[in-house]
Amino acid sequence: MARNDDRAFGPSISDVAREAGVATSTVSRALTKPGRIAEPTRLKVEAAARKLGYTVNQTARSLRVGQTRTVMIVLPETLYIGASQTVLEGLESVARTLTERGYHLLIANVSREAWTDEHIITTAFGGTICGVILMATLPPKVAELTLADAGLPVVSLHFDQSAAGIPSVVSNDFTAIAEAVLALIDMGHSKFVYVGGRADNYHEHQRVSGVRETLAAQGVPAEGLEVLRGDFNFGGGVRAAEDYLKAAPERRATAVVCANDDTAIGFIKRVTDAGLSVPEDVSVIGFDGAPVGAFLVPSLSTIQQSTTELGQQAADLLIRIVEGETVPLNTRIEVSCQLVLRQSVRDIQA
Amino acid sequence: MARNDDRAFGPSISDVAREAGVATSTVSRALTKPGRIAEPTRLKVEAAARKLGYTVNQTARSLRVGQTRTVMIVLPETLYIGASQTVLEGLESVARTLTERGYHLLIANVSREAWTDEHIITTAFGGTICGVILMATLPPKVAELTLADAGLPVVSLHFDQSAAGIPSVVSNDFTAIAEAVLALIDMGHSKFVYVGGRADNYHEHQRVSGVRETLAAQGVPAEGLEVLRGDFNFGGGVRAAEDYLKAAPERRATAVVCANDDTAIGFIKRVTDAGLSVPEDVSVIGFDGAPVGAFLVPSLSTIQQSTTELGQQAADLLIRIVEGETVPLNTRIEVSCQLVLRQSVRDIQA
DNA sequence: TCAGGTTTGGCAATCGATTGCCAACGCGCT
DNA sequence: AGCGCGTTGGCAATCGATTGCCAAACCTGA
Repeated sequence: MARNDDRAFGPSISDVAREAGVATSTVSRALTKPGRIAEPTRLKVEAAARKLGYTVNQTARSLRVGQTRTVMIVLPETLYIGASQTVLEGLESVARTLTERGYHLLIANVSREAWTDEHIITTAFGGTICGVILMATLPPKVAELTLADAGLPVVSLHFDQSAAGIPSVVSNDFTAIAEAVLALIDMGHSKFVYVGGRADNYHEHQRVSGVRETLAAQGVPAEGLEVLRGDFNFGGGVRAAEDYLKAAPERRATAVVCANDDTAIGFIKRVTDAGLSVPEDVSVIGFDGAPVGAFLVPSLSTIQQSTTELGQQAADLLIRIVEGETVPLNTRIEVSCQLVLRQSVRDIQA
Repeated sequence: MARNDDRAFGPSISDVAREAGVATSTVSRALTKPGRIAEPTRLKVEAAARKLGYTVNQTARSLRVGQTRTVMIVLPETLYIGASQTVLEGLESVARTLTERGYHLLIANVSREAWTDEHIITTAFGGTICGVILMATLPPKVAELTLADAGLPVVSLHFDQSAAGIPSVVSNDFTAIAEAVLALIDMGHSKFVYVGGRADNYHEHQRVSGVRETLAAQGVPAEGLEVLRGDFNFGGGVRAAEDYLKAAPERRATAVVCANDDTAIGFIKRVTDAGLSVPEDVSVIGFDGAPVGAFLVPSLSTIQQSTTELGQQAADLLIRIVEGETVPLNTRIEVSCQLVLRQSVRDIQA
């Protein structure tokens, strides 16, 4: 039978106290305050607890101490299900770090509709969580209530919101993409296409300006860059490729920088199907470091984010705030990306 | 300042009661027992609650009613970070279903390290959760305690553990892969390679026997199938390809069925780099339906799992058990996969 | 042996919401 | 007017663990 009887949890602290022949307060202290209880008594208590299979009821503890050890994570508007695993890797890394430190991780949402925001907010106010990791730009809000009103520590992951008073852990998008552009210039490229993501996105800003400013700084004239609109997904890359193919072959850019790997993959697919060859006809580079990149044909050059470190730093920062450390609200921790050049780009000077 | 003052949560039920001029019991009932409290009083209470920004303290409620509305999901040991998004898609679907029904979702993931198991077990016994969705084979265990001992409803997702007394929601791996093999036979293939995953894996059993038995049933002699060892990841596909390439070209199989998409991608990469062409020299098919498959060069044939439906069914089943419905422990819900043929396979009869 | 100090462990209040029980109240009917 | 019934809302116990306070027990050294 799939069990669901009404008995409350398991043995309680008073059962253990009775078994060990001491008071409940002694049990509590024996199990949580090292040094407060004499060793022989402590051993007696531990034996009793083990015998009964006692484990502390976290709900009761949380209620009493007015603090939980559960962190809520707010995921992006959409999960961008494609080739990149940044969300999953970030999630895993956050979960792992929190778990190691004795915290739990609650998922708040997988999309952002009105009702999920309501869920997020009531959870935040519900007293079951002690902090929030925000992997989204839009701050959840219901009526006049926002996350900030819940008085919970919040850390932003991936998106820089330090200016808005939320300590943030981010990649160095701007610098990283600049480095990639420089590498392409070194390889002799002078006509670029940048395939962007959604216009209102934080990463989009960083990345497109990284490309723009680097080209300008290197003296590449404005006509040397065409910006096409993508959507951070395969389809966006495909559509951008169709625009790209419209130009006469000799007028086409030789280097295409994409806002992320999914876009790059879609782009490559479409131009390859059209008979072009990557990297012979056009060099393509993505962003994110999707694991599959190394195994594509041709293998994909990319800018690899350290998702694990990002997650770890974010979790660590949040824990520090939760545990009382004073952290400036405009804290901004930047984690470096790594440029990974593979078959999809080539030196055209040779 | 990153806030962390000591005031307990927010306004409590007694604050609302005072504001509204009624007893706490009235507030509680006004907000949760429709019909129990006269309309005028109820409105007064609601107004007071809204004015103070009151939200119920879930911790206190859970303690009192001895039941939470939080489900724990146990993710696989490795997240199989590759091209497939089965874990993320499953997670999304589970989260969505649970959230819609007013439940919360806590994440845990197993690893080889002992402390993760301990975390899972203490959480299960800690009274903060009301059910578990298991996306992993190895049942977490500490000393003599297992998840089952916590007396919590458990549902297995992806892995059939119905024989072990855990209701399960799974894909029809066996039938699906059989269908794929039949399709390949129809295209004229008669020499097969199957690239497996890890030997001890549930899916591996299902899939390899699906291939074996179908070939046997179709009268393909035993020499028509070679089984190579993979590892459910890109590298496993690469290594299998190296074995494959050792044979003289005319003795090589023309159809390669892989245990999952990552394996297929690794395989294709390696044979392509070796100068073979897919599908001209060899047809390859994967399993899972990774979103990137459609955008690969050549696009990847696969057996697409309905991850969304799997997750939904699992969450739904768990909720039913949690809410008291009696469900046989050997319940097994099977969700069909869909064969998707793309460029990576070809008809060799023509 | 005793004063003074330090451990040790118990008592009971507390966290916030829920709920069984009961009293008060209002209504309709005789 | 009086009875009975249904409705409404308050009292207080309860869930399980923590912790301030205090008293008992123990130790030390003179």
